[in-house]
Amino acid sequence: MDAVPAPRSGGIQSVERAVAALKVFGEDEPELGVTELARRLNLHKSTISRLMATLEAGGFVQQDPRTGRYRLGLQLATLAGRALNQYDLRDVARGALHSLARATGETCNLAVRDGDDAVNIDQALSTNPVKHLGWIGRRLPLHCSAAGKPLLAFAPRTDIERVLALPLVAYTPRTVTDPATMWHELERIRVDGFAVAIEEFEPELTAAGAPVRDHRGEVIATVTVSGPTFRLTPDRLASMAGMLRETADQLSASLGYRAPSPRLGIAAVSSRAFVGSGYASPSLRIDPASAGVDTAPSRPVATATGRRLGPGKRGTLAADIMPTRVQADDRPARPRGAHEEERSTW
Amino acid sequence: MDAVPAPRSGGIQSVERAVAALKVFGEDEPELGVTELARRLNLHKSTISRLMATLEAGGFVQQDPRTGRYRLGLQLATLAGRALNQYDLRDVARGALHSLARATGETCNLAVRDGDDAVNIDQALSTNPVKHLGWIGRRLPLHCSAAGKPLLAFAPRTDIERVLALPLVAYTPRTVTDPATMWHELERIRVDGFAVAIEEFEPELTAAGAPVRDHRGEVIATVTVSGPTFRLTPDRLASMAGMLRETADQLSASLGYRAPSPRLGIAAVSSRAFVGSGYASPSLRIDPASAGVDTAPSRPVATATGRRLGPGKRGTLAADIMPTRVQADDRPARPRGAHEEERSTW
DNA sequence: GTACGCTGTTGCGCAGCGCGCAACGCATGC
DNA sequence: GCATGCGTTGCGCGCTGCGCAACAGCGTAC
Repeated sequence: MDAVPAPRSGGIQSVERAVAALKVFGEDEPELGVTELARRLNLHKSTISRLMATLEAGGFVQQDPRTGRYRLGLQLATLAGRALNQYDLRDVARGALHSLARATGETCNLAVRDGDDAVNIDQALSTNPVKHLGWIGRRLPLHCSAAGKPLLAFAPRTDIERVLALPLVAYTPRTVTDPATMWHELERIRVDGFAVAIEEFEPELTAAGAPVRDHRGEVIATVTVSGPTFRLTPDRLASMAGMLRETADQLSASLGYRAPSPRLGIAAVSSRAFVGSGYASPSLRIDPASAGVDTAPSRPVATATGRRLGPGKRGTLAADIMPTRVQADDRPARPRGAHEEERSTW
Repeated sequence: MDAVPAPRSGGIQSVERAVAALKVFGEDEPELGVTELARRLNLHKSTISRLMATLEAGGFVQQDPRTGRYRLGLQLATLAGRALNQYDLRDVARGALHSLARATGETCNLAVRDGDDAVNIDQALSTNPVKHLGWIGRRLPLHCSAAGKPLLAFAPRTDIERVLALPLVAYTPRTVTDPATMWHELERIRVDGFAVAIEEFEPELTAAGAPVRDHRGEVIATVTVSGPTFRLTPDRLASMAGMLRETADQLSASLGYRAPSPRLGIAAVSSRAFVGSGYASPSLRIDPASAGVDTAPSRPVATATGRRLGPGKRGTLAADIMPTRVQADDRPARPRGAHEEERSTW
């Protein structure tokens, strides 16, 4: 549980320590003293003291002048804003996300993959009074979240195998930890076009998610709807799944994804499921090359409510939505940092 | 414009460089190469290469595998979530903020002071279609933003003097750069209980802001309404100012602020304006000691629309809103980093 | 009142580590 | 195919960051 200083990795030592120190700050312990940090990082407290002083000068932490303890600083929020800002998908999705939130009455999120986590990059809050913590920046495991499972399901086969070979951490009694079971679950997700996670990561919390594809057909993001389990009953979940997939497909279309023969059978779906390169995260800008033909989009499902979502008539073609820069998104599947548990509430 | 490596400040050199490197990434240039970074920081490119490799391992930056260039990583968003999470004020304010956004139809923000900037820590999006960039984490100058001016106006006199002694950067032709003029403007803000900024920081953008006080009467945050100038006409601004102040006062009340004889004259207001310790940012948790008596709250103003805001019946007393931890918020007024321009869109 | 335990900070001096250098591999463009 | 740009990496010097221990401040226990 404690972050040991890492056994000699090639990086710059003091920067590695700075990063590790920042990551120690969690939701449970937003405020940490020098001694406490030193203990957790197995470093001398003088080292931490100097490190914190430097980070404070940069605005990455703030020191409580009374207690002398440190907490994370708002400069992180400023940089995070710029980091999130890169995802033009957010601009495209915002309208649809809010429409979905309004239609369902539940909180909706947009998530991408970052390393071996899903990370929420935008959200539309529930209109329902039950506040459940904000989530932008929150990291969710790939194997037990509605945001993560679609990202994993449509990843390259080798990547799925790698992830399923890792220990599937059980966060609740309902977390699926058996790789074989998870494999079938992922297959179901590829067929159905959406995922459900009922208290698999957090007790009392249920969510559904559907994949968003770019113009090449690669799954680059997930749209999710989440709320308290008591409110997201199975039938409501089923009806929301339809809206969810409509929203996600509409986003995919905005990104230039042309659905390949939408009425293909399930067999065709399953056989074509593994295409593409994997990581969707680094940038969601469009790579003009290679028009994608991939798995079928969500096959039409009976939308219980029959409601259509908001206008969502945002950008029409990827080319004029996305800025000039050209960006690819395949990168080696390098495990990066363990999954961390926290609830960032914004 | 370029960030020189800083002339020997006591901190850890490589960490300082890491921080500086991260801050170089701006909205205008979200993606930077090693050579470019090296040039800007006056460092050898090998140094930057190693630095970036280390930061990437920590998830603070991502490297584009094709171009080799770097951009900010989502780990920053994760940490930022935790940083923002500390501000319990956000939870208290969220409902009121959304109500205000609904009532005005414009985007509303909640900002606190961080160093010599105001930083947005929460927002409620406009229902109007004109999307104007998201703002959480965005830094705004104290002297030319509706978020910043109230924070400055109610700061300790010495702090105001210090800030006004600094060069007041002109971002637009309408930015007030004369300290004497600004001094009177701040006085007006203390009297009126709200600030207005019409294209003083960004062209085409107008905003109004009102101060939020904690139980001691210290101004710890600003509620702002902002939108395109063409939509925020003077009379609309005037009517919104009333709602704005209602919302801010209501938040102050939620924080335990008891308005001291609200019908005091202007003279009394002005003479009592300088109290308190300054920095409102480190934490907005309640210090149970010392019930504050300070400047008068917004004096009643004719609310043109007469509309009341949403229910806003959140927490009732500070004690049960705020978590257990006790926190003070006075810290030396140390200038920290120049103001940076960017538009974080989330 | 005093002594203790705790906190975070700081001067000192050694040596470990991070830097600059230059060479390398690679992609792009003329 | 050379030229030019990029980002990365092995080497070795010497600066820098570390551990040590002493210090100052605070709250508490006796």
